[in-house]
Amino acid sequence: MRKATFEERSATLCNSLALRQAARHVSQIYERHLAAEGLRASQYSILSTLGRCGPQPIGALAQRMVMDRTTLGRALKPLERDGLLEIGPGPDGRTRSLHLTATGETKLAAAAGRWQEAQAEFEAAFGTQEAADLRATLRRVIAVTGEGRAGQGA
Amino acid sequence: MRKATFEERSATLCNSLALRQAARHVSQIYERHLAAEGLRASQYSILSTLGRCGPQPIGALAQRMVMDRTTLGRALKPLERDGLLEIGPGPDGRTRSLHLTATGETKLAAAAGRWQEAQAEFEAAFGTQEAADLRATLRRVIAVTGEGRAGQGA
DNA sequence: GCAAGACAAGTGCATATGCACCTTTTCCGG
DNA sequence: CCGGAAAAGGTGCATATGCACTTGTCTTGC
Repeated sequence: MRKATFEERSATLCNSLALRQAARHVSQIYERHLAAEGLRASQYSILSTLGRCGPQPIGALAQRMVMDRTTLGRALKPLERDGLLEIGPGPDGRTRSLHLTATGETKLAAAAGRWQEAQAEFEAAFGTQEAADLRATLRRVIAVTGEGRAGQGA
Repeated sequence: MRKATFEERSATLCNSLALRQAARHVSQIYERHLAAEGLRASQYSILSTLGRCGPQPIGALAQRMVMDRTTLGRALKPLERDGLLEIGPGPDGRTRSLHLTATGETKLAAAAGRWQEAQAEFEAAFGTQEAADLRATLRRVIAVTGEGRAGQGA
């Protein structure tokens, strides 16, 4: 076995820490651009997914967004408060149906431009192809970690 | 230009969202293992870095851990409360010196085993070499996003 | 020795994150 | 029809995250 390089000795060995650090940093770029529309990055992702996939219950959206049901449930509050989406009754007495309001659609359209700015800023620094490769890798990360404990969904 | 594949159309295009999703999922593995020692993943990373790099002020540790100074500052509270580290006065009247207590050292040693379990679980599913490659990629992500707005540090 | 600016840290606010536990509704077997 | 399991959400708690602003301390030029 060869000797460890300086990089290997000094750098983060923890996959979890490395991911969280990178996520924090990259998110800040998106937060900065989206702030112009008064949206957080996570809020944009919720509106965007809801706009793309149409009205659906909370659990379904949470699964689609690969996030915890309760986290999403609470994240909806500010969006509902600001009139961007509504939480109506679902076909079932248990379920609730999420849908964008007209205001939400407008905000989403405006924010999409900001998102593209952020996306462009990151990819200009990191590389467009490299970013696509990274996303593919991250999809695989989610796939392999999801199997072991699919829990609520799948 | 060729047509988009199904994967490309349905998958997350947002680098920020992809990173946060993956970070959440992977962190859960580490949280699950470290819970046996009563530590959160982020707490382990703090103790670990502090143990490896020795006593230092808050700002320095925050920079080293690629996290916000105020986030770290608050994260220290529970660790201090549980007697794992102490926040004493630094050489300077402004700075405060962080250092592990004996209890903290012991806890860190015990938690290290749990961390290895988590690391092994993830790498068994994702691949050891692939994980190393991913960490290298993430280091580059942090490097390129850090330049534009070094702000507090560098 | 002092005032201006730099520097380290703390605080208020708002949101993000997820586990354990609880309530309400269905659904299904008998 | 009833009783229990399953499904969908909600809540309490604890921590994570970071911006703007404040406070206290040092450094430096004069």
